[in-house]
Amino acid sequence: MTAAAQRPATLEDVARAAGVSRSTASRVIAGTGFASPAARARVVTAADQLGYVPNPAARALVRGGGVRLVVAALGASAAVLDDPYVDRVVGSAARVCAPAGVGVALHWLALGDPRGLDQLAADRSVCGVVLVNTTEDLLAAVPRALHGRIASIGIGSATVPSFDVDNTTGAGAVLRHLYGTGRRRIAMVTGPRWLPCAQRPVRAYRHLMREAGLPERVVRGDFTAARGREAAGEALRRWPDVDAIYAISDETALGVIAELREGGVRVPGDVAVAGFDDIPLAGMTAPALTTASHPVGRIAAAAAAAVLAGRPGAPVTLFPSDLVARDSA
Amino acid sequence: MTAAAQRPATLEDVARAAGVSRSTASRVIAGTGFASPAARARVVTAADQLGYVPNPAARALVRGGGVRLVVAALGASAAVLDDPYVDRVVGSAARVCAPAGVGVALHWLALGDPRGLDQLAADRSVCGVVLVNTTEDLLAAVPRALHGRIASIGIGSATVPSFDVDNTTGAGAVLRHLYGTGRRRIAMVTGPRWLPCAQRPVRAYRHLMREAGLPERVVRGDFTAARGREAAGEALRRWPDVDAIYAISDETALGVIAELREGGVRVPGDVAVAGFDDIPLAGMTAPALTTASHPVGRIAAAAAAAVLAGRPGAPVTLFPSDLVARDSA
DNA sequence: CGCACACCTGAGAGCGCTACCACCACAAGC
DNA sequence: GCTTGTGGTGGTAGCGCTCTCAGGTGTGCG
Repeated sequence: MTAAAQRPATLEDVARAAGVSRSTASRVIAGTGFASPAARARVVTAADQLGYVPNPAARALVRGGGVRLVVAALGASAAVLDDPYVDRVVGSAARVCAPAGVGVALHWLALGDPRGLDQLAADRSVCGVVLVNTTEDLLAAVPRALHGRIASIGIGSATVPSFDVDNTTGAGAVLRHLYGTGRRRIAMVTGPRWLPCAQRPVRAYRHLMREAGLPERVVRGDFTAARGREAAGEALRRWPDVDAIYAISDETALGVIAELREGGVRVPGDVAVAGFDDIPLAGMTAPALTTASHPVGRIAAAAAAAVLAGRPGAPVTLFPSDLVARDSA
Repeated sequence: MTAAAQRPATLEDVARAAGVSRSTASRVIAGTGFASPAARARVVTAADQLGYVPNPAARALVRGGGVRLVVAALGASAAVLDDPYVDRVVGSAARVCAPAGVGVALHWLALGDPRGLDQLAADRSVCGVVLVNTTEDLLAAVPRALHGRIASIGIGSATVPSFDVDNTTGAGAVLRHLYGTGRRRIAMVTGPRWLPCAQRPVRAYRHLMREAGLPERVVRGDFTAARGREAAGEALRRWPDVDAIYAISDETALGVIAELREGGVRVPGDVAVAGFDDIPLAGMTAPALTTASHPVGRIAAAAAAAVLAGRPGAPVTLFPSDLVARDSA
């Protein structure tokens, strides 16, 4: 009958309708403790008829658990809040949290403000925190009260488990592909300096270049396409003989390509360009972008699930990144 | 001193520390009712010292308000949950809700299941609902209990306020641009048939074509780039003389361009292509995409804010869409 | 002086739920 | 018979907060 009750039904209503006590009804609904098959059936049908939905707020109040999982994004300015990457993390977290009756909130952590996490730790409605754009400073400022219910997308620490793409091997695969197709003067457009997880591919790049005896050529970027354009110009000016550019993100790579082609440089004829992320559009551009996959959604979901479960799990969980060779390199 | 208390402070703790009753402390914290300046000051400093943060769950329990705003996305399959558009809506809603201590949850509504909204209505932890991908069926199934705390991104009804981009004028601007640059055989790649808000630009297209005495050429799409490719092939087969393709989304447009160029068709030389949304990458592709802006974030934020405020507001709020003329058309 | 009318305060109920504990059956074992 | 379970049940105490209500104080006015 799904009575769309004017005033939502409470557990009390269900218990009365089923002819049992509130305790028994609670046990059946929560699936904890004993209940005879007969009682169970009566409670279930009563709940169904009344359209009963438990109130997570009340449940959280007594159980002590929170009702919100906070995605805490660090950033130099509120601009991070417009970041589509952050949106994807929030969306993925929301998918994971919804079945548990847990909502997701987005919280901006100013770059130099260690008190932000204290506030989150003191908020009893917060069941856990997922850190985005994590820095060492931030990890050091994680209050003890958050241990066991915090995870980081990016770098982690002894107390904060880390979930990230394996961009060391991802970068390796891309760079080896570049090398394998004859490129020898490979430049890299990096992410912002303050973001540690953006340093990993840079380290991989430097390591591989050194190993292969190739020159290291680094231009600072920031994940955006606009910065990619500028970086491409800069790279061309500083190293006119560059024959490949590896960008930290697909957006950046697309910016690089746009700038290159506008300057009459052929891609991949003169300069090969590779990105990272494998965004849906990567296969649709001209030339189709060579890149490596970055399962943002799965990473965020795993981090959220770990926080929700309350068990720290492995200190570091790396998600594989696969080379997607298309036309741009 | 921001004591990062092991066990978060409660209002009781604050009251004791300030030497007042729980009632007075509550009044000061909630900013409601009378309180002498002296008492107020003592409570405020005590709360500060203890790092007190009110518990939204407890507050919601007694006040009757919810702790979650639900973004309810309708879709033919769970695939909608991977939709980056939905992610953006969730992210924007999260930004708006966070200051109020409200979390955001994502809820998938199966296409033929009217009970989904009943469940949401009965859930006391839900303070409001933002509908995405709204259909007439869905609007008809909105339970009375949700009136006043539900909004729709897309089409609305007498009881459900609507927030959307003004894609009638957006489409108009794009089509007029196409016409103004000499195109006369303009095809359109639409969105899925079951999505009413995707019909608006189609209606605008048909209206304008009829008005200008031009043939109506419609191919069904679904917002994705992959479908854009197929649609382009189909359009070319059915109308070899087509000289412009207007796509429902930038992604689709990019798919169209990819297919066209692969088939040796020059863009915009032979066929002009225009999209809709003005995604960040639109200016970076080759050729740079002509499109119209679509302020998804602002729309979602407005819808969430309206729901949060609890006042229905204007029945329809349209956000302007501006033509962004680049190279593809 | 008494009374109204501010302003301010604390006791206490209760939001919906779970957890603990006491209790009741009935079965099996000494 | 008395224990000792084992499965099932209801009573009841809160979780942290808000809000009503009954009381305080102090002023101004008849």
